[in-house]
Amino acid sequence: MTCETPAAGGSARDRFERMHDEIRRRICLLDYAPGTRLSEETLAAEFGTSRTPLRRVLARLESEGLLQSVHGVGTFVTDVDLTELVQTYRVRLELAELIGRLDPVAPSLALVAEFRALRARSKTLRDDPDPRRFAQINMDFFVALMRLTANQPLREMSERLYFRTTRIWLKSVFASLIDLKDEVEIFDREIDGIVRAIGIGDLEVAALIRRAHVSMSFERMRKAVETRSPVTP
Amino acid sequence: MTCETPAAGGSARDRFERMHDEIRRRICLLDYAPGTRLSEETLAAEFGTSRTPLRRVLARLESEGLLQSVHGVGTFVTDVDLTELVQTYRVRLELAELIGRLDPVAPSLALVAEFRALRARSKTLRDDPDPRRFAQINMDFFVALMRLTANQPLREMSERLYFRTTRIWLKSVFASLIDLKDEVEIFDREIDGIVRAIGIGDLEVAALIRRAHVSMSFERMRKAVETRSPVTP
DNA sequence: AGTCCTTAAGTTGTGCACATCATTGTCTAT
DNA sequence: ATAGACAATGATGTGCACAACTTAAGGACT
Repeated sequence: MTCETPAAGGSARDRFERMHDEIRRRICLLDYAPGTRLSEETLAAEFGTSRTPLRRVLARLESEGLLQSVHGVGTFVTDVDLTELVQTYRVRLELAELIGRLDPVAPSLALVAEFRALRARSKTLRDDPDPRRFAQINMDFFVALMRLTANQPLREMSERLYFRTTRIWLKSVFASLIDLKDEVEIFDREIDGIVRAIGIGDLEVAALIRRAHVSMSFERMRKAVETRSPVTP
Repeated sequence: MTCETPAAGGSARDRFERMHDEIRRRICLLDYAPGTRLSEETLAAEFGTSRTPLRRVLARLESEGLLQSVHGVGTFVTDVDLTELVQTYRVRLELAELIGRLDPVAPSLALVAEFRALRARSKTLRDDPDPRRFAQINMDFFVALMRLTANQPLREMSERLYFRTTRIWLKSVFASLIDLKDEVEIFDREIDGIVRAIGIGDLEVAALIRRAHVSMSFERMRKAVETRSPVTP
């Protein structure tokens, strides 16, 4: 927002993080759909650097399961098969519940305000349901939720799994496999419930609400995928 | 074991994995103690390669929290402070229980045999209690436990956290903060219990035994560290 | 004697040229 | 016409030289 040059200032670590977060965002928002080939040279040029630092970013994204590099062929955005999706969601459910039980932190006023702002943003979605904007708000909401626990390892694991699977859900929306207006409505109720739970200081309940919604959201997606195409090629 | 050359044959991915596993093993077995500086040039020479592929390995180990690189200074083996240790163990406990509940797999005869072999190795420890050998057997035991679930994401998360903290436990043993013979005795009983649980096909019980032992092991370490040095510098 | 600046050495980070590998299209022999 | 070999192309992987940076030692000035 503030600076024009994409990846210029700051330390090497800052530049790494900026490139990493940006490419991850593009993958999760389906700017780079599963199967897309990423050009190292092109990306390096775009970020105003050489292949060497960029390759470090791609290697990290590969370790996070978002990319896969094949020698002599290319670097591709990964897809997630049904088995992996099911397994990942099973773990995500358990971790979602742990957010409220392991090292919960009383949310600051700023964080509460942030949740309210997210609620407001989600309401604008009801008038103008845009999948991409929905995904972005969903992502911001997730990041805010992570701040409810002080347990750093738990945060890391949860984020890894979230970024690994959220684009599959978005893909279902884009493919009109699940109804966007329904999802927006349900999402709005989820935020409302969690804001209320946080308001009375019960993070455990907030986490349980979250768990329930992740679970139901997954079930809707699963049914939609299975009725349309039992096996994804 | 089979080949003399450390990192010669195979594809680039194989070489990467070999170097990664070897350096991780050295860190977890305290061949490289926390605070040690690792020389990129020396390591690259040892593995018969250049800095470029080795740096990729070091970057991965840094993302796993085992190393930390500082520009112009060096690459150091990380230590784990008490707060992080407590948080990590809290998550490890929950994940240990999930191993028996999420996607459990009936162990193959080969795996059962492996557990029995581990039991035999643990018994040799009682006659000759060596911390390093203990740590290696403990690591092999952990890897075997992971094969009790088919849930790949759960495996990954569990391994990450295990390798992150196990060297701290070993450090306590080396510092004689906790009694090695006691630990060996308890470890032997843990394997025995888990082998029995697996024998009757109850993986959930096996996981609960594991969880209990991880929890108690942590409590012993925690008390030892707190009585000796309340705050590690 | 003490403080500050300069300089030298050593480390990680970067850029570039080349090696290695997979793919594809073409040419030749049957 | 078709099957197989082969060369050309373009991708990732590797090696090396240099830049950026930190630290520590040494000397000059106060």
